[in-house]
Amino acid sequence: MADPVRAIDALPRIAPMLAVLGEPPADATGLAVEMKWDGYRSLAYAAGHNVRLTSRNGTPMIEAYPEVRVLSDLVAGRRVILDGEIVALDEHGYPDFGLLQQRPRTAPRGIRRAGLPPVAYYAFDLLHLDGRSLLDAPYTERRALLTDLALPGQHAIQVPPYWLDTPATLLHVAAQYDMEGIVIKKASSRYEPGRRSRSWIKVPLRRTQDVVIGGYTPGTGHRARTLGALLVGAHDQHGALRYLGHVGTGTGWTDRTLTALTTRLTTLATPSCPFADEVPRDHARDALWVRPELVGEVAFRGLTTAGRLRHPSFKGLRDDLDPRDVRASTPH
DNA sequence: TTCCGACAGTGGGGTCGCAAT
DNA sequence: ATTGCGACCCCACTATCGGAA
Repeated sequence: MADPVRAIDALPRIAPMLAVLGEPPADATGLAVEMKWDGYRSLAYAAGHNVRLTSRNGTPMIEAYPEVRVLSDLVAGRRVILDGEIVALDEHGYPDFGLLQQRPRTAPRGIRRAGLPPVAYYAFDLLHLDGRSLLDAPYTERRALLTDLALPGQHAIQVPPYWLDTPATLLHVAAQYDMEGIVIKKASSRYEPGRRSRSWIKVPLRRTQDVVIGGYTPGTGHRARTLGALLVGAHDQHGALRYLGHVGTGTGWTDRTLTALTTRLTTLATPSCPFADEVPRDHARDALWVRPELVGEVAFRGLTTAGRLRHPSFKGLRDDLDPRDVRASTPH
């Protein structure tokens, strides 16, 4: 331990492998499936008494998530590089991204920890063990070595399971438990640092909702002549139009459809905000209001703690629907 | 020739921290 | 003291281009 170079600094720096977005393949042979965890992707380096945690871009994170330091005790002198996800769990043990966002990502002093939601590190891959790179080892071998490490035993470090099963089964379970989705991995594949590889396919679960368009913001750059984002909402049980947030991207959101949409919106211009509740000032500042007569469909990944659409994308107009019938889906 | 992967550029929610107001 | 802005984390998209297949 008295080396001029600490053992942890001798570990190679690795950029995380990324998954492509896609659907489960028709042929499910040779595939492994995992839950998709809703948190911050992070590589964990452990050697001696030192633990280093880095984000997708290599930003140090261990100061913000000191719970992960127990990893050095668990690896017991071995030198490892893990790939995994930092997640915050609710009282039922389910990952909750909203809770994770309540944790500051920079924590120069440890004073503020009291009352913050605890986090756990979910390790799902092993990239390096005691001087041996495992990047070229197949997925199933890396997972077997990860299991052999016998890390669990501390709540802050978990090794979630994987299944050699049809993706459809786990996708069904993920939907039942309102999880983010699943990741499908080729069982024989090597680890490709920094690459978005087809050996990993992420299948997110998304919901759709009909929304009323109540305004829009002007675009910038090559969208300066059209629009930036739509301000959308839906009626609550009392019939009031509730604000749900901005939508500024989506399938079919091309220059051509943007031009057509802008033309229709300008004919509906009105000076007053159509939403019943207070639209945040940041959103309302450069908004142009329209009469709430257009209905669109959005896909999104649940609601944030502030009640707004998370990762919204615009699917298109629904001219067949009456805006007065558009209701907010019941949150669960 | 066609297709894939990487990049840049647009847009979103949320947080933190710094500088201008 | 307030506000605006960029830099991070999480993203969903389109458009483009060069190289791989």
